[in-house]
Amino acid sequence: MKEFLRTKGFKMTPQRELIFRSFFELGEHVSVDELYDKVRDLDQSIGYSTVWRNLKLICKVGLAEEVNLGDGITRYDRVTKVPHGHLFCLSCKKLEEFPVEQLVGILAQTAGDRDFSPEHFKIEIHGLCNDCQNKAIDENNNGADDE
Amino acid sequence: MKEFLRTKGFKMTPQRELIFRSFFELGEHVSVDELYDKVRDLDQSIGYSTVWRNLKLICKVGLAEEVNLGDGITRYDRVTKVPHGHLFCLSCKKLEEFPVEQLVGILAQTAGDRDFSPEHFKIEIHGLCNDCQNKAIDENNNGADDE
DNA sequence: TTGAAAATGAAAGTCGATTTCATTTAGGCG
DNA sequence: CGCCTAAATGAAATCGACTTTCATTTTCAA
Ligand SMILES: [Mn+2]
Ligand SMILES: [Mn+2]
Ligand SMILES: [Zn+2]
Ligand SMILES: [Zn+2]
Repeated sequence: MKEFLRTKGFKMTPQRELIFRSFFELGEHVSVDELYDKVRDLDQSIGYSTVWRNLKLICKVGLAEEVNLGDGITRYDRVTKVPHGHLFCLSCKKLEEFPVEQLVGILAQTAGDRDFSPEHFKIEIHGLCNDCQNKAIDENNNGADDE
Repeated sequence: MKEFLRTKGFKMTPQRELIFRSFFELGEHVSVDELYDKVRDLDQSIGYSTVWRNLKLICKVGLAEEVNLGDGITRYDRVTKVPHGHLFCLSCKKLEEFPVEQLVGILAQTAGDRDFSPEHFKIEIHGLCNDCQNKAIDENNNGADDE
């Protein structure tokens, strides 16, 4: 990793090392705050902006990309070989992934037909995860139940 | 329209009337600022927050919905009978729509398989529109051309 | 070893979205 | 008609996630 960064003209620092490592340990869909919290547990002295800048760097060198789901929080997602879509629970904010090869094929076609040069496909299903559906049902059975 | 709102418990005001009318005249993908500018041309005295609140109201009563493309600007899109996806030009921010019946079918299947209750599908192609592709080519033929 | 370039941390700034609050207005009711 | 209350309005303040600034420290190639 140190070598990898150096060849791209970036330096390694203890903060950077800790931030990179923590990011990959956290896994998918990491927000700045989540990563900041984790990093803070390990080194009280690291600043928020350093975490933020390193997350940007991870993107710049192609190891992650920003995901914007419209809830005001930018998440950082490790780049994967195969493209994927997101199931986003509007209630608990849980994110699941699903394969989209077939869909991307269709979309590429659509773009081609319109002389549009696609850079990135965004395929999302917003709704309620199973847990939150059940939670909603439970609440109905207890809450302001009439007659 | 006045009746329509009244039955839902909202009042009609001159500001509201002007804002609603202007919104539907502007057409698709209207931002608060765009609508505010248009409304301002017709009535200097209307405040930004009134425009914003009425845009929210238009959504609440089901005549439009928010579209978030990740560029930091919320746009308001008239609801249409058939679902559509968006082609979003990263350079000039132009938006085009395309039909997504087939894709939505596949996505509904995906959601069903995972016990996820879909509320809304988001299908976007981000990239460069034809104009911006050509602009990029032009710049290459002039700019820092070597040899 | 050393010096230029890069990185860091704290604080300030940005900017769209949202809320607060004092005031005005709509419209149902008698 | 007036009256009264809930709703609406406009200005200004606030929010909150991000982004930048700036003084200082650190890395690392030469
Ligand atoms: Mn993902
Ligand atoms: Mn649209
Ligand atoms: Zn959930
Ligand atoms: Zn364009």
